[in-house]
Amino acid sequence: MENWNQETIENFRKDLLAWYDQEGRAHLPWRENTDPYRVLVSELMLQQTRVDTVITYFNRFMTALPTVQDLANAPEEQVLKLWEGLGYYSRARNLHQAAKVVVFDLKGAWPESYDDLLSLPGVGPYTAAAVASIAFNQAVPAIDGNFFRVFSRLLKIDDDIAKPKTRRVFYDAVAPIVDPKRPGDFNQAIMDLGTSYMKTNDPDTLHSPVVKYNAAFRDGVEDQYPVKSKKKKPILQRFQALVLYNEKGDLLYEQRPDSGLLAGFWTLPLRPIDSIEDLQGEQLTIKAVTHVFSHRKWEVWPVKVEQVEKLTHNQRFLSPAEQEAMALPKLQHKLLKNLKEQHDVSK
DNA sequence: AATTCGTGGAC
DNA sequence: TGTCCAAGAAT
Repeated sequence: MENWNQETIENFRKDLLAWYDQEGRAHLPWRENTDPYRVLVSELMLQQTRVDTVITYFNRFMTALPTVQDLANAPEEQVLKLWEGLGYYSRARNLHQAAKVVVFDLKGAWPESYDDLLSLPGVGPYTAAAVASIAFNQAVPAIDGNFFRVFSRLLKIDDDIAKPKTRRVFYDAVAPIVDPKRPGDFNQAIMDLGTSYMKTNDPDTLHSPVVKYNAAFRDGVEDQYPVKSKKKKPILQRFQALVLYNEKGDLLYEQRPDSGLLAGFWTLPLRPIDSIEDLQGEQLTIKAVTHVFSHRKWEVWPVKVEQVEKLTHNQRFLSPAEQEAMALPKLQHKLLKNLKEQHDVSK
């Protein structure tokens, strides 16, 4: 691992921020100002999610709920509807809870330190540092995937970035490098660098504004960084999805448990099966509806049924208007599309 | 510490 | 089609 002296650190800050001021992504909507609410919303949305995907969601969210008071007073259904399709829905519920803490518990007084921000729901080490540095000018490194990638190459840090304890190694190495005068810009400059010249695949390190500080590039081993162990591939699970309309043409839905995958969302009733042989009812499609989550791959077979037992407390018939008004997970949208196509074919 | 939590894009 | 990934947090 490289160890920079004070002069190198100061030169690095200067070169990095000069580039950021010229070529940074100043146009990103959440960089319009440093209102902590805007920063928090953007950071929660950006967790494990691409910038291009977030932009539309962010603008729509801020138009609907422009202040932390608006969010704190909003019904959860509205928050989830605004989040629909973005995934990792606990982020939306945590953001909602965080807004309630700020508005109702803290009377609108934002926590400004890293440690205090860390206590908000949905705010972990990265997000706390991002908000503290961007909105409150605290000099802490916001260690995300970009940060790991950029500094693993610059400093030749060999620790596996998939391991939790590696965060401390990077923190210790880079905390002295963060610019105390412009910590928020420093962190955001690292992100911009990590998605441009120092991106994951096919980087253009030679033309990077900080190429002369890049030890891995200097030694011709850039492709070895960052060190990252691989994750396991999704496990296949099969289900049959019960399709039942009532006399009004409303469709039977079932609410999922309040914890686990797609917690609390409404979908067609899903029943696990071992194989297609186990389908009970009229098979509606030749091909299954498949959906891949981060750790599960679902194969879902829609099956028309004549009735169900007496409706359980978590089952309801929903009209098209009701379905449209509520937040539905991507899987359910795929199932609806599939049903519509079957209907159109049979006509 | 290792798993669990969505989705869409790139290759 | 499969694989990996992209501004992580909670458990």
